[in-house]
Amino acid sequence: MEKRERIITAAIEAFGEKGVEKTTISDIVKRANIAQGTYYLYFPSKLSVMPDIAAVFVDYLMTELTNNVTSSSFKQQLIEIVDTVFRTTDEHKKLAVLIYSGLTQSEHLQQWETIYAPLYDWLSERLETAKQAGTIRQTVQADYTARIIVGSIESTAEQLYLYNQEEDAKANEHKQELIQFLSYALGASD
Amino acid sequence: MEKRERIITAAIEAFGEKGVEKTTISDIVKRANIAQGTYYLYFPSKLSVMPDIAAVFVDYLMTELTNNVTSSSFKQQLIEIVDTVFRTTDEHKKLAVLIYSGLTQSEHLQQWETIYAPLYDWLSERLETAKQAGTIRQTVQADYTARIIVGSIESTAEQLYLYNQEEDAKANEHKQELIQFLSYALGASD
Amino acid sequence: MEKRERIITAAIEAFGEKGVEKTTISDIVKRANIAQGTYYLYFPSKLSVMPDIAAVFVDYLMTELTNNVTSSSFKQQLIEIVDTVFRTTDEHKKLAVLIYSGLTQSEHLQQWETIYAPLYDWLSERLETAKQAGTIRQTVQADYTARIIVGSIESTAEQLYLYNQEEDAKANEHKQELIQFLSYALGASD
Amino acid sequence: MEKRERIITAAIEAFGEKGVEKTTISDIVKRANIAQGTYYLYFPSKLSVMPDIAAVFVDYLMTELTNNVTSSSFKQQLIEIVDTVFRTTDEHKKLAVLIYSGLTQSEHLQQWETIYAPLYDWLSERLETAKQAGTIRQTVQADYTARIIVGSIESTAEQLYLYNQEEDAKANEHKQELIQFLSYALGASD
DNA sequence: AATGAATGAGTCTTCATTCAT
DNA sequence: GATGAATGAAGACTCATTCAT
Repeated sequence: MEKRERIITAAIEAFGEKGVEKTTISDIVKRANIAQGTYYLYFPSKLSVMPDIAAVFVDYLMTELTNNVTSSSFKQQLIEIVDTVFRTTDEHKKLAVLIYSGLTQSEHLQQWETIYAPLYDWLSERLETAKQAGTIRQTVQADYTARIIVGSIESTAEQLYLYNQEEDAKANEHKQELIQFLSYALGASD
Repeated sequence: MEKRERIITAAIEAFGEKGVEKTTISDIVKRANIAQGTYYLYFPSKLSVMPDIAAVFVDYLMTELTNNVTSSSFKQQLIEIVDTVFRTTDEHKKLAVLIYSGLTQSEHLQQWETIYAPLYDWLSERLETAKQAGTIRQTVQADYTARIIVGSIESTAEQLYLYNQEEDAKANEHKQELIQFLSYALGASD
Repeated sequence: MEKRERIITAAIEAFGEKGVEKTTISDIVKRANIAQGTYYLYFPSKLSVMPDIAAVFVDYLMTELTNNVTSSSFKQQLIEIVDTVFRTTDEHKKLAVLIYSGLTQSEHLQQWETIYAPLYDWLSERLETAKQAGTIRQTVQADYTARIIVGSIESTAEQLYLYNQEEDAKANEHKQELIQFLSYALGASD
Repeated sequence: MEKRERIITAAIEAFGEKGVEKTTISDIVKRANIAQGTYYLYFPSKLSVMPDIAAVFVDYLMTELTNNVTSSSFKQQLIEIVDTVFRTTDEHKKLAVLIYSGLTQSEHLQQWETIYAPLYDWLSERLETAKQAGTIRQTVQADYTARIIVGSIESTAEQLYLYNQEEDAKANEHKQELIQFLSYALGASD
């Protein structure tokens, strides 16, 4: 479905730039270069693209993680994970937040878990592996911890937006602190 | 400013129940028992109440923390902090999320730091005290760490909503995992 | 553009009956038998129909002038012109005034010249012809004079509204005085 | 009534700058430096200041005419009249038009004659005097002609606004043409 | 499947007017 | 007389959604 893709891409751009509330169907179809009515052949309402957008975002994040998190040392992996999430979140500017608020607004909130499932599963597996390798503490419960880690990284990523450009140094310190924080939290050894 | 208070309270209720997007000025003024035009004597637009709402939320959170975090042991304090934030967030249901998405939507995002400042400062001080007492690791940087902790707790609190009522046990495990996670992250000793 | 025509016609009727200020978009669309939103597909605001209305008015006036001003004697033409403008203005009641005040209110004032251009040009040509025929004074500058004449006739036409019905005789005297006034002004000979 | 004066002055300024429709009572009272409610102690509605404004305008015009039209030659007087009306109209920018449209909108239109009466009477008298002196044609009917002259001058004055600043020369030619036009119309001799 | 003109319910916002102080 | 906070009716304008082509 070429048209469907175009709608999703256009919606991502539009929501990202103007926010969910300010974006109109008209904005989306103009970007997608399709007619107003065509939108409704693929999605029944404005907010019903949200899950697809979120899926695209998570897909992208997963690809990036798979490609960039390659070290054998878990401590090193942690750094790579944080880096990748930060960069990805930064590229999609407001989008991450909007996905969450968009889902909230549309009672698709239950889909949150499903959408993030691949990410949680991937990280969970990594943690299990590290546990078995003895490079993190044995008391870590992989599934819950995966969720806590993702939450920490994302909330920190959002906070980093608030630093203006002259405060790059601060942003970096904040990030290093997060990495150390997570290392200790997991009892990670080299 | 009795009217102003009534508007803020009404807006909190309305946004909390129907979400920001679905709430109309008309909903707010009906609850506040004032005329439509009166709203505009105090706030220039729908979204401009958001910072005031956020301030109320943080005020409330601060009061709760001050009253409930009383232990002398830092490890115990951590448990009390998590408990309090969880409970407070739970009481205000969607509000916490809405504040963030509301601020995002309205270009008041810059105020985020200012609004949360009291909370960050309070936690930062606690961390300093614990550092001096030698009950957490000496490498903790209090200000950044305070932000990371708040982020972790809030993002976890939000995830807990997604468990339905039969999964109380899971929710509790998730919470315990967070507490342990934070303890290790801070290198907290008794 | 059938819809566009209907909007203009409806606006003429509505403005003519209730005045610009008292007329609502809702009044216009009801008369035009279209939906509220349709109006905005053709005109961006209430006042932006004004130039189109004025054009219709001038078109009509031009048709009437072309059909009714047929004498070969210029002095006779003058009478026909005054008669035609008076009658046309009378038929459109308040409209002529409203056009001017409407344009004034809406910063479309600059379009005034453009809209009246056909009328000025037409009269200007007549004056030139008469000059060459030697039936009016040679010092007349056709373009400026055309504007002055139109102004005189219209302002007098407006004043005639103020006579009530018993004062028909007065109205007629006033009109005759205008014709004589213009004749002398132009140095018109038979 | 000092307050009353202040309201009228403020209304003249406000209407002149923003137009009748766009001007709010709030604009007027701010300029007048009085409270919102005070307005209603002096005038029952927004449009009910219009007659007072018109009276001020005509008063001013009369004063100017009385002071500036002093020649003994009627032809010279004509020049002075045109000059004075042009200057006065120019000083009050949009006001002259707004008065008329304002009166139209408010069904005070009948007062038009009354308000302009002093001006018509004054000019009428001048015409009579000139007739008796034999410096204008004997067939002039002073009262109607006074109205026609005022109409011509005012409509021309309004048209002069439409010339932009580089067209000063044209504006002057247009004005000279009007003076000549009126001279001939009246059969004025030196 | 695709179009895009048309729809009209719904919302924000304005502002003349009132009235308790 | 004076105030100005409060009112709420009224209107401009938007935009998700439909449907004839």
